[in-house]
Amino acid sequence: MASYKQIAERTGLSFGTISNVLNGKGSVKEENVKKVYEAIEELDYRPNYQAKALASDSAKLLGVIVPSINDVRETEVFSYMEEFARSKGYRIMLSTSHNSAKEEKNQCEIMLSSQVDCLFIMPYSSENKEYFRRLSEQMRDRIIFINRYLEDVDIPFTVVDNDYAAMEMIQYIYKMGHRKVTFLDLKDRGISSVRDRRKGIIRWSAEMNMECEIKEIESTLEDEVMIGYQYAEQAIRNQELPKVILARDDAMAIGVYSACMQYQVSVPETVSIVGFGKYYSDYMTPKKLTTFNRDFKSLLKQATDMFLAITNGETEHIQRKIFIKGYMENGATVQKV
Amino acid sequence: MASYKQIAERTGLSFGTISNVLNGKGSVKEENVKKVYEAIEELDYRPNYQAKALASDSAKLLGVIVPSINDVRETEVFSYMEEFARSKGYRIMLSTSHNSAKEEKNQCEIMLSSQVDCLFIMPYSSENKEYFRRLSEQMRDRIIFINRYLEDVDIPFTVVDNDYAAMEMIQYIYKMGHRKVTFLDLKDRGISSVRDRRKGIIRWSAEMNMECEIKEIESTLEDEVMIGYQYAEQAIRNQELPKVILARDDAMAIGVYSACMQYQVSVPETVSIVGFGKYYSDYMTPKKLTTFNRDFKSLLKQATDMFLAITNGETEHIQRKIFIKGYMENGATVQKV
DNA sequence: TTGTAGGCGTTATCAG
DNA sequence: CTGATAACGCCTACAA
Repeated sequence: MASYKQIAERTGLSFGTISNVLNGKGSVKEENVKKVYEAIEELDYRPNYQAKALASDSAKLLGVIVPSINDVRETEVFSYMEEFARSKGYRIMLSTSHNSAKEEKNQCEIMLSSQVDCLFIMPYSSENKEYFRRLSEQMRDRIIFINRYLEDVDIPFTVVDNDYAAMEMIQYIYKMGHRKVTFLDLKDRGISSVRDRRKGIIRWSAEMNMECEIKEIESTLEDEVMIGYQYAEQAIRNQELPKVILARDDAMAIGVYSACMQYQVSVPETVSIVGFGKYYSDYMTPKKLTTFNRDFKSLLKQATDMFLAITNGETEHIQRKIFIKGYMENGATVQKV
Repeated sequence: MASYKQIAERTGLSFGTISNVLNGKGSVKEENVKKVYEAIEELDYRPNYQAKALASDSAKLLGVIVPSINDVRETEVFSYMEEFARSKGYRIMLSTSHNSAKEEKNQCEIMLSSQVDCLFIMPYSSENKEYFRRLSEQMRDRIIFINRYLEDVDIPFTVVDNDYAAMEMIQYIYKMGHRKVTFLDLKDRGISSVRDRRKGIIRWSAEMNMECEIKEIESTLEDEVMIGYQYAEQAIRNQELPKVILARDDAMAIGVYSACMQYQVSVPETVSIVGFGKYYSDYMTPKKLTTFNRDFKSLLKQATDMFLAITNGETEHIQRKIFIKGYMENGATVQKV
């Protein structure tokens, strides 16, 4: 691997000059600039980012940790982050916490040891609360929570405004003429986002004088589509399928929808289904899912904007807790009565 | 940030000893080991991987470049690589070439400058053939092509055996009683994989005495689901929908299927659809797509195995060109006649 | 078992 | 405009 050393030998120039050429700093004689570029070409020189990171203050590295990448949802995070990184000259290190609190901690440590400029993380559970609290003191504002947050931990975050979402959903259902909803959830893992949504659903349906039933599914499956499918299959067999289902997730909603198709239960005539999020739903056939679009893109943008602001030293008046409002996306899976 | 320096100051030990403790090398007095760990704890010390990489020979870093992450397919690559990296103590840098040859080159350079131990890349087009040929000389066996390869470029690869796949598919169609197929393709971008498959389809249908029609779609759309949908919509309106469609891709197949659902064209009675790959198809409702499962997992495993072999210095008898055989996956979208 | 010193590829500072 | 030199944090002989 060629380095400044061989460039220096070849051109007779010093490290300082070479560095200036390569980084477009200071001013260098035209002739020497040329010499350096020639040497680079012939030596197949390539900068060493590790060394650069060590010598300067920033590694130009962003860390991203998500709970898993087994399904479609998280790709949006990468996709967005990747785009952002490219546009700002950062590189991306990626890992997942594999739905495990221990692994989450491991991966955080690895990211920090990698000297990331900022770590964007979708926390998995509240088990690492103490750990994150400690981190927040050590590296103030070098970590940003995405989509989920931990209560009493002073790490900036951007999350969906779940109370608002719940309100929108309930009001939508109400307007469609329904007076009872069933919220389909999984057993709680202590993370805020779904819990907040559920709270909101309960609160707002009370507010609107609607009956609200919570169904907590316990399942060993990972895939929420399958979980939804199995639940619905069971419910259809037992003839206890609710009239209006709000799934915690659009994956789960699609599972429910699939089962209905399979067993010839007509949607929305027999059962209305509302999802949350808009990932799988584009591929759902033949009907479009009625779902709440949480506007994830804008959530991500807020996160990177926050990072930018912090980088620019605007540490003072930075909004550290951001709640994103989304909007109902009209599909064809809710019946007007 | 705490470093060896502060640990040394605190413990009165030297760099060498600290290094030995932290890396479990040499032998260090029990008492001093303890001292070091205490210091680490109190100083919130964390190793600096950049420095480590610089001082040692390996960065313990793997690079992954895929053409895009806008859809489901590529997540499998990450997911697998991530798992592999974790198990072997590597980190992962991820980026996409954004379906652009220029960007592909950029990202490669960035990866190499990041001192990745190995770069796994799904080449986008053949435009960078010259570039890769040059790279192959500079960094022999530090690059591995995944899923696609470039002819006349001496970079090891693992790809799907498309000729075999074509044979399997054609034979399947034949056994189902059909004597004519239509292969749905996009305008060629010069990359090997689909082209090989198409060649195979042509070759094997000739071999089996079947009629074979190639439909080359030209579209500005990115999303193959939509491309397939639009094609089928058009074909349905013009009443020229083929009897048996082999889509280049399962995304496209799903698009076609969606359109059929939308316009009440019965599958497989009116049209049989075969996909390639098995990504979206799990979420397809209500029918499962009949598709060729290319066994992508095993393809990825072969790639990482290759890397491992190279790392272990088994440079001699390494299989550098690997073709993976997949298998037909029975769904419900092909009619038996 | 421990300490010393040179080196990895850069950047940055400060003379010249 | 250019050169010398000290960092950056860690590893690795080699010497003690």
